[in-house]
Amino acid sequence: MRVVAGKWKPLILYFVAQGGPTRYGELRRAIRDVSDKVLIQQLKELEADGLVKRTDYKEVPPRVDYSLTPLGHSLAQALVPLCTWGTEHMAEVSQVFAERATWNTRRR
Amino acid sequence: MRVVAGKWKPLILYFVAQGGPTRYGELRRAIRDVSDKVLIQQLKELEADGLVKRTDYKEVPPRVDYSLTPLGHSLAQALVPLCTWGTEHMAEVSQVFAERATWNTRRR
DNA sequence: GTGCATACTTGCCGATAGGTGGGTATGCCG
DNA sequence: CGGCATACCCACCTATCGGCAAGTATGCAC
Repeated sequence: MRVVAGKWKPLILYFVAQGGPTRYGELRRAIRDVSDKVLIQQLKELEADGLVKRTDYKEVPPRVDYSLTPLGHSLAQALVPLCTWGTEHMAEVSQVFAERATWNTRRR
Repeated sequence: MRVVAGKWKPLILYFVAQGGPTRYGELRRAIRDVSDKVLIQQLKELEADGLVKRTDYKEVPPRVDYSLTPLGHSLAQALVPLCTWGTEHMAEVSQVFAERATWNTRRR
């Protein structure tokens, strides 16, 4: 739980798992709502936790890409059922969220 | 992710899944580090999300128990692989955490 | 010289998550 | 009468999380 704690980490894992080694800029574009700071920060955490590997090609302009370590792959696997669950029950869950949202806006 | 977002929710799900209908006090004792406020709050959220069912026996002294809904059960199932992953890779992961902890305490 | 692209870094700031310490109602037990 | 047990509720406080804006180093193209 701690390891996937972070608003965008599951998404990062997902994209890197899908696309193989992924450049920083690709991630930025893929996950449009994330800010630079947070994306980098979460990448560093994932790296520190041994889930992704950062490869710096030492070129100019800078080129860096991120890939999954074996550990990262296994985590991605373990997340699949949860992702499936989310997709399957999207309807029921998002309905509840919608209700809660209207309730909140009416209340505040 | 949103639905399991909460420091203790996976644990709650786990205990309720294991033990069937569980009284509030049992949970409190099972998850010793949680505070009343947060436990109740997370239970209410799980209930609002349709994952657990609250049964109030209207007795005095109060008796209430919590059980999983079908949706809750399916979520619990989807969490199993993740839990397994955690158990299997506990060693590698907690080692990283340990290192980070000493690093932090030395730095601050 | 000016601008552009890349992959970051830094400072500030508001929202929120979770913890603490109190309080509630009810009935039984001594 | 005082104390205990249960399942909560409330006010307050702090740490952290994540977003925004601006800045950095380097080389190339114009």
